[in-house]
Amino acid sequence: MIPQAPKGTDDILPPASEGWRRLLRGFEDLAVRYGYGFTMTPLFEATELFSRGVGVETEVVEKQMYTFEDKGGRSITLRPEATASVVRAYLGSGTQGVFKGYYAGPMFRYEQPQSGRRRQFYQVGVEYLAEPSPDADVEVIEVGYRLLQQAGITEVTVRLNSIGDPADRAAYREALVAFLKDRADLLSDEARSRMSSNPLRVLDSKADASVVADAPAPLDAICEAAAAHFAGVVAGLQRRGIPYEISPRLVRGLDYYNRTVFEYVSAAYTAAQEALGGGGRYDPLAEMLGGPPVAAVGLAMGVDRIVLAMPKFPPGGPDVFVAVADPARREDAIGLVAALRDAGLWSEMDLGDRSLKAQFKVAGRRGSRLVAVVGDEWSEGLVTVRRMSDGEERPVAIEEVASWATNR
RNA sequence: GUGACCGUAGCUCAGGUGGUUAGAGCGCCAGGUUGUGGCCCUGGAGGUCGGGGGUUCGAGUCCCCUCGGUCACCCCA
Repeated sequence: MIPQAPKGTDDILPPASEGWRRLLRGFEDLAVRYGYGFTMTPLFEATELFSRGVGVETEVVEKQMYTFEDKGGRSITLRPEATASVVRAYLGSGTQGVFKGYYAGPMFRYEQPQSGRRRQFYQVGVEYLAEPSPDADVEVIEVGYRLLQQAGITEVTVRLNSIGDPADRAAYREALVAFLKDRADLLSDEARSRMSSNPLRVLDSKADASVVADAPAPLDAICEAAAAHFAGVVAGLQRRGIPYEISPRLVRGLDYYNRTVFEYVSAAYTAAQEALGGGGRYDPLAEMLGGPPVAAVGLAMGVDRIVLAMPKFPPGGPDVFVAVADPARREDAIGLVAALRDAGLWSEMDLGDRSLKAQFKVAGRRGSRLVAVVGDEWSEGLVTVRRMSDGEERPVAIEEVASWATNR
């Protein structure tokens, strides 16, 4: 039997990979224009980074990590997300002050695969470090919004909430636990067990939605400073014309968040895993990792989901397909293809020994715009060029094929 | 981790109650056209019926296990 790709992983091949290519390219251009620098961190990290940074009580750390021991006896984990790594790298690099970085790459989470949820999945994201201004939150949210726009995804809205500062969360947590305790018999088993470990998570549980509907909201319990920050974010989004809706029940599954949390949804994408991206402010993270306090805000976009939601792109084709009419001219044809490529054109030929007819079939299937036939007329310095859309043909001087093709 | 459905050629699928050499369409390759695609015609290649075990004289078809897929829960990008 041929080995299969591991469960929950995907091979991304052409022509389907075209959407991925465009999205990744578009993201790089976008991030660079907003001033974020290319950032790469390891795909695997010491397990401790995630247990401390992401939080031991979170689902991600509790049961979704790919963790193994390496040959040196170290506990290693394939990264389930990139933010902790970027902050670790920042703290360890001696970098001072503001840092803006973007990243793109695969993440790993041991989960049951379904639509929009894979064991290896791709994220692109930005992190804006050492900038406490709510305008940094706004800029980060804007980057994600623009990415979705330029990917052709319509009806995008930003769901927005504030979960306050750590002290607010502690107080709120008590109030929420009290509320949940009164209704414990109505809750699902998971919700009950989560009451002690991570009660905020009960808020966005689908099974407990009706019970939680009139629970106190984090937004009502935040301190003055956090409320002012939130107001600043809202005002900024309005100024930037980014559509948002305040979602009092929105919380994030990772422990490091404070204040602003957000996610992107689109009416054009309606799988159960509906968030196309998400993020928030995570001022506590640097200290959780043992560093000095560093204000921070960032986002991660789910590339797999975005590609699912994107319009499909018709595959492109070669500008000039070179066909060999006389096998003795094969080397000349190879030379012509190389010359066309040097001239910046997409040029191909069939390297097998197929008949001219078969070569035309291949050319047609590949979506070639023009086919240049290398045959007897080569000795007169000519090739026959056929326009595939209407079949019109004409002789063209060999050295003029490139310029001729560029203008047609 | 839980549940439902599913797994036959490269792709989409047929294969009543188990019974001779497992089929179709599309795709692929070649030819019909001695230098030409998209339409048409002819021919061809291609399958350990996801894998393993069991029941049976006989299993693609029944049973068990396993791997994988899809969707949902959970959770998240």
